[in-house]
Amino acid sequence: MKQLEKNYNPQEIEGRLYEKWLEKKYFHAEVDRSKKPFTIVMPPPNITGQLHMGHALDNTMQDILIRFKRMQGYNALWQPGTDHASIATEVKIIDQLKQEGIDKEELGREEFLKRAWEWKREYGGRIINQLKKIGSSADWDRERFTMDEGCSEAVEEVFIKLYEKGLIYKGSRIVNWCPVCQTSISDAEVEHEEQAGHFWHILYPIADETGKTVPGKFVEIATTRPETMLGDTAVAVHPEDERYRHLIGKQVILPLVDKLIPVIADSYVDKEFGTGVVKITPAHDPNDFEVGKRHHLPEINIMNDDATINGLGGKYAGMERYEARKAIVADLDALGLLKEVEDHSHNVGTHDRCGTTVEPLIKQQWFVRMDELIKPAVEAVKSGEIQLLPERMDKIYFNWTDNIRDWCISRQLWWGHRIPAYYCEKCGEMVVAKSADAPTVCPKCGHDHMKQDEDTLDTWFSSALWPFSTLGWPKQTEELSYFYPTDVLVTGYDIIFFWVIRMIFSGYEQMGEKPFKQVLFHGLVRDSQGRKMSKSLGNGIDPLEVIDQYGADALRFTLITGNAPGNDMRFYWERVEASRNFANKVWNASRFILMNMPEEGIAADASEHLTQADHWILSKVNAVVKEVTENMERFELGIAADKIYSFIWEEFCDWYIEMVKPRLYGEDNDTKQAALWTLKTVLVKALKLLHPYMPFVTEEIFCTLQDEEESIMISDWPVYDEANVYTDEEEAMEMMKEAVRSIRNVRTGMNVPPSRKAKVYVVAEEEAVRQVFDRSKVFFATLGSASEVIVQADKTGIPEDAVPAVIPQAAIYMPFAELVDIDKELERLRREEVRLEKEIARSDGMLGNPNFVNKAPAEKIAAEQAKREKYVQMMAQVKDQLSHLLR
RNA sequence: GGGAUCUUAGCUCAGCUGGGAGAGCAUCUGCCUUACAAGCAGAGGGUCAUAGGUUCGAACCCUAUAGGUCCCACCA
Repeated sequence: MKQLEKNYNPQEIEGRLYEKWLEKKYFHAEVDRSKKPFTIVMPPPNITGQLHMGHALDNTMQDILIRFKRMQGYNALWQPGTDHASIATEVKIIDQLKQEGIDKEELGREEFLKRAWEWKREYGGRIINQLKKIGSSADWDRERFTMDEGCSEAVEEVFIKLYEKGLIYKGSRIVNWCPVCQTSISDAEVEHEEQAGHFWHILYPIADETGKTVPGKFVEIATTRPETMLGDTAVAVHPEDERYRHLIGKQVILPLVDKLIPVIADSYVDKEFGTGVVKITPAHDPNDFEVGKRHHLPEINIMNDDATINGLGGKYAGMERYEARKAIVADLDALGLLKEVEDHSHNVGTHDRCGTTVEPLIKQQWFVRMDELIKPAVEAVKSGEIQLLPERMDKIYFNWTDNIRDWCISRQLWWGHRIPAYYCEKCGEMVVAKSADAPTVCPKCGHDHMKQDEDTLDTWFSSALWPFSTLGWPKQTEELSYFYPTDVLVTGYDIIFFWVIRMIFSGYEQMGEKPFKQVLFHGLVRDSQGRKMSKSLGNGIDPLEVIDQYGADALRFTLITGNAPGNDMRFYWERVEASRNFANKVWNASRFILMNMPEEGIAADASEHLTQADHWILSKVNAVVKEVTENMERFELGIAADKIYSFIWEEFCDWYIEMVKPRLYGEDNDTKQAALWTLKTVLVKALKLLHPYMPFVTEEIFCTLQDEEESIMISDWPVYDEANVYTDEEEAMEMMKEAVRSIRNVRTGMNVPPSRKAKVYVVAEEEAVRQVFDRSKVFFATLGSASEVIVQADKTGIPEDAVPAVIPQAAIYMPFAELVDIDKELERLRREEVRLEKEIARSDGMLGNPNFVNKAPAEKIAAEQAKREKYVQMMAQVKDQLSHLLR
């Protein structure tokens, strides 16, 4: 018989077992039509990424599900890969170049991309290796990359299809511009943050018909961004605002610029807010842009791409935007046109990646038209075709889809999928085509210089295709038809807009079918104070460090327990320690069982000699199998884990193993065999249930325990079996546990050390109860620190001074009154008396309430009556004992 | 401005469709009982945020209030 090491040492076993799994190709799934598929696509981590707690949680959940389904007999595919992460990577490369004193533009696009690919080769696999550390059983043979050949082909295919359907268009629109990253970004990438600012009240002089100022006549405008006035092309009031009605159609003079601009009426203006007059800057504000379109106003872009004022800004040209703001305010003040400066806090859009305040700018960009595309995605969630879990995510989802705007997909970056549009350098004709069919000659004018669009696509454009591009689309592969749609997507709620929604509409548009059936959202892992883990705060905890110290199993278990689905959780080292202790417990319990296994092994079937304790634990584990399976099927991973934990630790270790020890050490081989058989049977089931959560310890133990099976991860998931339901034995053992507890209670109450054994008398009128005690004598004495157990129908022969313990079915006496503190025992009994009185009163209250008796379900009433009866019985015993002691 | 979510033991959190408040950690008391001191056996500790309502019965459902967290949003 192989044995386990004395000490549980996760560091030693984890690497070794993972290697074995890889070698045996257990993670690999092939199309096999005889089996049902179960598929999860892994959210592709960025190649720039380092494993953080979010990844650890995300991947642990997926691994649990995939291991569970694999054991259930599904053909389980966990499809992994990485994301090229355009901005993040590009920034990294630029930094790297900077350190070498190289400028990106000077280096040129081609060389830059070479560097990026090099970088990818060098570091792109790092996070994958880290994912392996936590035990992820993804099919690494199928690892993909958003910019690999197939995924790139998918991107072009989708782009062209959408373009041809008119769903992708190029247009001059106001976009969110990041002046630091020098690229446009989508709405989803803008984070709004409340900032303290000012409201500058500026006076715009009113002009008469000849365009001259009228002395003393002004309109007062309140703005938070005075610098944009350089690009004002109108002033707007509400059409029904009596105060300003007379101004509509007139002109005002734009200060500093000295230009006449019209006063227009537009219901966009809120009469109540500010002064009721709004300056309109179509080129630098999305609302003003709309107003400008309605009124055919000119759009004057006054900024360069780095947010400095451009040549149209007159004397302010070249100034950085905030510098210009200061100068403009000062100049207005000098002219007497600054009426007031008010404190004002408002929301500013910032780039989620770098925190820079976003500058709305008009740019030629590519957009995906969303209004039609989004429809099936909305319908899918509405009808339940796709289920979001927890359910409340629906609202967040609909909030976004209901207010959806066209998706700006072009980025002024080099690292990414280049937009497959080509322009004739002579006539400007545009051709959209796959790179394989890139036009060399202009179809319109025949000129032979065609230039590809400089922009690349939003990173999320390729991730949106991930569920099918990874399975081979646009090729109609076997994989695609077999594994698609995937089953469940596991991801954080923070990327619902970026990713989840986009995968859903892309799935319907390209595949005509949903990309997954369910989406399981999890929350964020925060630090122990509830703060987001972040680099800048330095409060991040490295999962790899946790694994080094406590093992991957402990980390996994920690991340999955003590938290409701979709909620954020706090990370505590204490909890990891507790999880490690659990792994250690499992280890030691298994070690104990192995130590007792005879060299020649045990009988294959010991059912003939099973005791009621054996039946009890078999019945228990059977029930746990049922519950855990059900919980896991509902994705209640934390609840399932709790159940496995308490079953193993409390029922199996603290009770069953202790019950069985006398038999293991005894002479009777039959009962010993039965005990060993039960121990092994129950342990194996429990290990299987635990395996998805703690893959490493369970595997190590499983392989040691039974040489014939090669891995627990490909063993069969335990199945609930009616034949293993032993209701009577369960009841009997519950009674025995209560009896043991009551004895222990009395003993600790009287400070009796466990080493001091005492005789135990059990008095029960019922024959059946006596039989249970008789049959349980083997362990009852051990657990109750008894020197001898005597079961009888009455109190004959029990010493006068025996101390009683109480359970509903029997009275228990221990004759060692001379050793104990009678006062303490009296006190305990009186407390018990009070407690029982309360319970009986509570029952009487309920049962005496005609409303309850008439309206509550019959079973509830019966249950209540049974409880009352039990308490009354116990009360009688307590009273009896009290009078006995007091005599 | 709209919405979500939370408020339960000293701490962190569970508590599924409403039927007697749970876990882990921490605390206290005993135990080195030959699997485990990373352990064993016990104990204490909660007007389930507040106020109403529905119900025979509410931590759970409804309404309001207070506080916290988060998301969304074109009041310049």
